[in-house]
Amino acid sequence: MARRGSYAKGVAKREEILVRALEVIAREGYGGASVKQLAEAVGLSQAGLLHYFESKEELFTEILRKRDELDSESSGLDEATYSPASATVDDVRRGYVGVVRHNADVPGLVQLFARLSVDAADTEHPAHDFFLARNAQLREVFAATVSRQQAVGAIPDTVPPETIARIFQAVADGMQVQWMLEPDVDMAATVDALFDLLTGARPNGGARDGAAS
Amino acid sequence: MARRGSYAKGVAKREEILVRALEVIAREGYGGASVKQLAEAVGLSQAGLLHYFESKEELFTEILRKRDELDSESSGLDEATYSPASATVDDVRRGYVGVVRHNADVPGLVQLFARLSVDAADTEHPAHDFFLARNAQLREVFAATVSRQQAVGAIPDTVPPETIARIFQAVADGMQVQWMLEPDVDMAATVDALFDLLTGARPNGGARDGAAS
DNA sequence: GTCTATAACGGGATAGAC
DNA sequence: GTCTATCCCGTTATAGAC
Repeated sequence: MARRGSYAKGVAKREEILVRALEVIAREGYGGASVKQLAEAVGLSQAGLLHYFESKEELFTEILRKRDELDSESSGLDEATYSPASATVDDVRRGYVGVVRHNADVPGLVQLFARLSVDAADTEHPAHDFFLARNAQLREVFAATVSRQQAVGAIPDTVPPETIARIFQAVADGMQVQWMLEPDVDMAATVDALFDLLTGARPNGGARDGAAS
Repeated sequence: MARRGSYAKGVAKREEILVRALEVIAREGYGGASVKQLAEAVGLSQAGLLHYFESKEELFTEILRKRDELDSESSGLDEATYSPASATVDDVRRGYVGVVRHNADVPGLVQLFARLSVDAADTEHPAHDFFLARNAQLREVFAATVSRQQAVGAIPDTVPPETIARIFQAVADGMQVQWMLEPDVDMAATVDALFDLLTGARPNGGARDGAAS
């Protein structure tokens, strides 16, 4: 892909910037930060940072994209290995709840995500297509497993898998908003409870979190 | 409450401004509008508008507050009459789904609401307490009905009513985000489907919306 | 490749005329 | 009570030195 050394170096630097930005935002939070603030936190001047990105909006979009990239690497699952046909409801539950629980450790990223989610409603926003694709992809794998589990009778089939996927996505997003407003709220436990409602039962021997409210 | 004529007039004008602002935003949308834009849409200069409000943030917070006020009036229910002890699951379902469906008619307000929801995570934001109180109150009446219906066996009691209320609030908020991104999504139908999951059955003879996805 | 400097802009808030 | 005018600030984006 990268044909010239200088170009490849630029790309590498770009990646490095994104990783650093992720660390900073996760650790120190994101309060509608300006490019300048982020630049300094990352060890560059404002102009130096924008040298690598078209605009502020594109910069922050790329940060979220990089987050996804790192998350899917660290969890050791890419699209090929994720959600095998043998996945049970409990497998999906563990994965989904785990992701949500992890989010509580990176408040700044959650805030950036939430902010960009609403800004990206504008079709012209650089993150618009990113969110469309990301959401669709997440719902897709989720719905696929739900569908198989419905066929097996582990989940009621009164609601189509795609709709169930939308509901879970909405709960994940919506709980983030509640949690930003009230940090004591247990996002993961609440999502876990939704699985209870879905299956009509507790997970097999799964340890329970504390109360959700 | 209002003791002097001039003061009462100021308050009246303030109300009038808020109502006008609501109409404009509901009709023409809200694209992160500036005070100036809103002022002109409302027939005042920027300074003239700010004469009635402490700041931009307070202004937009009051707009949402007024929205709630008008909505609860127009639906003819205040806290005293709402959610009587005799309310069935279907009553709550109809009300809740109706509210969500109504939101699809006022995209600008949904966007303003979503935007302020994330800004209000900051404890210093004027809307912070507003959202805390509003959310708590909505969940409270919802949870009360859920609790009664659990006692009657109409709803599984494996999940505490407060948690169920949080889930429904999260879905309502989260579906707004999905809908802003993809206006073809049917928010109301999806929430309706969640009621299906909750009750494990279709509403009694209730007409169904189209597919949720 | 990265910086300093600055342009170009728009925002919210305020002073003061009327 | 409402307007015009303006201030002052922070922002993003760009130009140009090094």
